[in-house]
Amino acid sequence: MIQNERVRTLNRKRIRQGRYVLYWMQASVRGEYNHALEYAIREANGLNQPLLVFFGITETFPEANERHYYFMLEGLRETQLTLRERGIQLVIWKRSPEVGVAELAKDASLVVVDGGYVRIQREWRDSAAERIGCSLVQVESDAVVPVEEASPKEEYSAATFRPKINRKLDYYLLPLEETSPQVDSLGLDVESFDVSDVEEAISRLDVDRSVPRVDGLHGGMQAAKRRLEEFLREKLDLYPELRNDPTQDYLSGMSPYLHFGQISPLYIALRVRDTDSPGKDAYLEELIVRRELSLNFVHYNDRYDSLQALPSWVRKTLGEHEADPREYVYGLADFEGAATHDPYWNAAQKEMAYDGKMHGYMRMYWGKKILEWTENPADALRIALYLNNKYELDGRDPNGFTGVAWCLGKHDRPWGERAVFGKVRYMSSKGLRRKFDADAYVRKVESVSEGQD
DNA sequence: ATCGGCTCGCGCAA
DNA sequence: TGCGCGAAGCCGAT
Repeated sequence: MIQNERVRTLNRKRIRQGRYVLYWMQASVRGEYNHALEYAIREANGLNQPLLVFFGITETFPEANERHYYFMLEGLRETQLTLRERGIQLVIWKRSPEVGVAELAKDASLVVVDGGYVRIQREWRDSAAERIGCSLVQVESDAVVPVEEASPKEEYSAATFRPKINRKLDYYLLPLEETSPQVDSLGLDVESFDVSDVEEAISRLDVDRSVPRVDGLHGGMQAAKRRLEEFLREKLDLYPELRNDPTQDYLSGMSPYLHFGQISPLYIALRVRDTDSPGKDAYLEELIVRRELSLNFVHYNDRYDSLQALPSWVRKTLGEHEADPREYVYGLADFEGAATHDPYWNAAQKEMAYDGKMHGYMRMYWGKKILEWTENPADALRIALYLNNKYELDGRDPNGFTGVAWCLGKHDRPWGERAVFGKVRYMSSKGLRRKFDADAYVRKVESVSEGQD
């Protein structure tokens, strides 16, 4: 089912007589469970034309490095093969996407695009909408509920957002049927950047090599599905009890795959819903309410990476405590080198640097302590976002921006006033020890990071 | 182990 | 206009 609300036009131009329909794959890099792809196939069939799919690689995506590119290329390679089996050609160009799509659109009847939420993706679509001479249609496949359908405005908290999005689930939690292309596009003669050997492909990209790929964690839908099935089979039942224990591995691990569009959130939601596990409500809360609240934040607040995005009570209270003496003050190098006085914080930083992901519970503690141990909240925000975006495989995701903002009070309520934090919620190492064996977490991270050094 | 207070603002009910 | 309640906590009292 492709609900009409998933589809909207981005310019006022017409469908014209071209040689093919073009699908600009921007955020949903997968050959299955992709509403934009299925919509484009149906349009192409209606025009009796082939469907060409385009993906543009830019070597200068802000804050991206080899770790991210490698994971992305693995997914891209698999997608190309999946599409080929469906008779669809995926063309990859080493060019900025909005330029590449405009070039290929010269011979297109219609261009379809999916869509990411962060600033640069939005700018690319705006730019492409002007450059392209035919109709440009966006189809939402990155959210279970399209952002503007879930809510018409920026939400104050999960509490205000939850009932709004939950009301829409019956309408949106429906499977997506596949359509077969009537006209094969494999014969179209278009050059493409070769990703069949990912190792070799990445060597031909001039990208930041300062952060290495994560050993043993591979991109692509097959890897995502294997991980998901293992989670459903072995972990979902205990998810409500163990998800906040970083010494355990009871999280789904879907966020890197979701970030790169390699698995559909709708597909995950349907797989989870169709179990009878006691953990399913807790998981769907995270996947839908919490994840899509982050899309709401980034979509409606274009200052999502700035202190301006925080509610007024937060800015007021942090301002009043800006001159408070800090017990510890660290700079970026101290944080990045995991060289604070706090073994728990250092372990969290190392986990992220080596594994490309930090346990969800530790992400909160990690961010709260950066706020506590920097000169001012502006420095804290800058440092937290820099490290998150550099080391997390799902860095630069709406979830990351929202998670860091939450540490500074976004989507939260005021709590007892104290130094530095003011009324923003505080977290302590004592709290960690109360909830789980924090020293066991440090040992766990050490054993992994020593193995990789 | 468990509870209440901390403190703001949204949104529903009246 | 009043009122209940909230994404992950902390802390002190019982």
